[in-house]
Amino acid sequence: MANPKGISNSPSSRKVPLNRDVVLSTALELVDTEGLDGLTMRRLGQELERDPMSLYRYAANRAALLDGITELVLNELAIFADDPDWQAQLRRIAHDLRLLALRHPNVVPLLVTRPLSTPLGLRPLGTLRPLEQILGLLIGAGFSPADALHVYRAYYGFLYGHILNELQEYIVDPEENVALLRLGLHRLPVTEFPTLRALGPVLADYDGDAELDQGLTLLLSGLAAQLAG
Amino acid sequence: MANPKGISNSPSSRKVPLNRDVVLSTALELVDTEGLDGLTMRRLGQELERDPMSLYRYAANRAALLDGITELVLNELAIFADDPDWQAQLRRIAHDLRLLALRHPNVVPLLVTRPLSTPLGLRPLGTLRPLEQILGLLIGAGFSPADALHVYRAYYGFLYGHILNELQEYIVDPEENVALLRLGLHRLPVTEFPTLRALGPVLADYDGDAELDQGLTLLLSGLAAQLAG
DNA sequence: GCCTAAAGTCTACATTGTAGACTAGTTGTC
DNA sequence: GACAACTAGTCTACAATGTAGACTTTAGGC
Repeated sequence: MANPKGISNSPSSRKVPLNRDVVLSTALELVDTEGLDGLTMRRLGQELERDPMSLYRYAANRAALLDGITELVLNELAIFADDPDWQAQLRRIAHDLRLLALRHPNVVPLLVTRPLSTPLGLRPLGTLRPLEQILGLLIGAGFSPADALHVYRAYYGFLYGHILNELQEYIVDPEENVALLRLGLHRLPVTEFPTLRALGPVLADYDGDAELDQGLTLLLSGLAAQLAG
Repeated sequence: MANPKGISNSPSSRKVPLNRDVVLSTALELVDTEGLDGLTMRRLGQELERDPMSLYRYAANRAALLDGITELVLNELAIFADDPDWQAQLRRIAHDLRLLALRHPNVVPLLVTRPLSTPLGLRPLGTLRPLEQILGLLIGAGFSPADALHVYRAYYGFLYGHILNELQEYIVDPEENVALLRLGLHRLPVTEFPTLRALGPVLADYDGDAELDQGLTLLLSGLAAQLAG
């Protein structure tokens, strides 16, 4: 938010030269602060002090821009494909991705949704890199390719599921969280939602990190055993 | 006058009387056949032979319409909360939901995405019912409320993750599937994506049902053990 | 027949993505 | 220096969308 209203630009700080990365990062900022709907071509153009049309030099259209954003975010994820301890590595990646998702909650719908409309082979390379690297990691650790794929699927499925789950209960201000939760639950018909209503307090304190970790332990050891036998 | 004016013998079919269910089901059909973007107020109005504006009697706005669709779809899911065999029940539900997702692939983004923008307590009741019922099932099977929530989260997280995973690789025509896959993989830079490219054939025959089932076995038995100890 | 409420329609408008033609600035070539 | 070729950016314009607000039509009850 270096330039909230647009006018604060001194003549010396001439317009930033544009390139794909600048465009995408600004777009990401915009999505982070104003949500997905806040990202319009016009708004982004204004943020960059350009005509909206100039953006089309750096992304074919809005959809491509969204793809670019997901790529950008996934690039923040570091994967060390040569780590011999695959379990530890997968565990670390999972926690990293979780934090990434919490840092960019508005991007998560993109992460989850964009691949649904693009066949695997045609996705932005940046989004395929984690897949490639994790497969490499697993195969490097001794798994057969087919087993590696199997492990990957179980792992990534679980991971994305957890993130979605957690984000559904996530609200920025923890105070407001409890309040909103109570308010919401109170609204539910008692006769039809007794359990849910009773669980209010338990719902309120949710340790996503711990829950993820437990799930991982269960999944990874299970997978290891399954594949050993 | 045997037909005062209501039915001014419009060319083809006389208008169906409107109500929320008709509107929502037609909307769902539209989403199924033409995708999410195909669902516009004007298009839906046309489908129902009404002015688009009349739809606002049955859904406050487009977002509410989407919520209604997710509710409609989730209503197709039967849950027997009094089944003493919780594992079998969860397993069956999972397979049912998977089939549901495959039957309405275009709705899956809604299923996953809508809850992210609505705090739990304010969601359409229909979308909370599965949660309530599964919690009931688990508590009925002897779990403490907190443990039930824990199990539910692991379970639903995994389930949604799997569905997303599978749908990412799902393409209607299996012939085209293989073709597109090959085509796409071939496009990938060899140096950067050796593993992925090599896995082409293995990727192509993916048995989502089996994979889901294995994952469930692992997860459920793991959870049972974890909670017993 | 009149009255009321519900159902449906018409018009109008602000916002959006983006096509297409154009301009200004930079660079390389002779 | 003249000029061509690019590259970056702008301007105008348009079709599509969601939806507000005022209106008209229909159905039932009295």
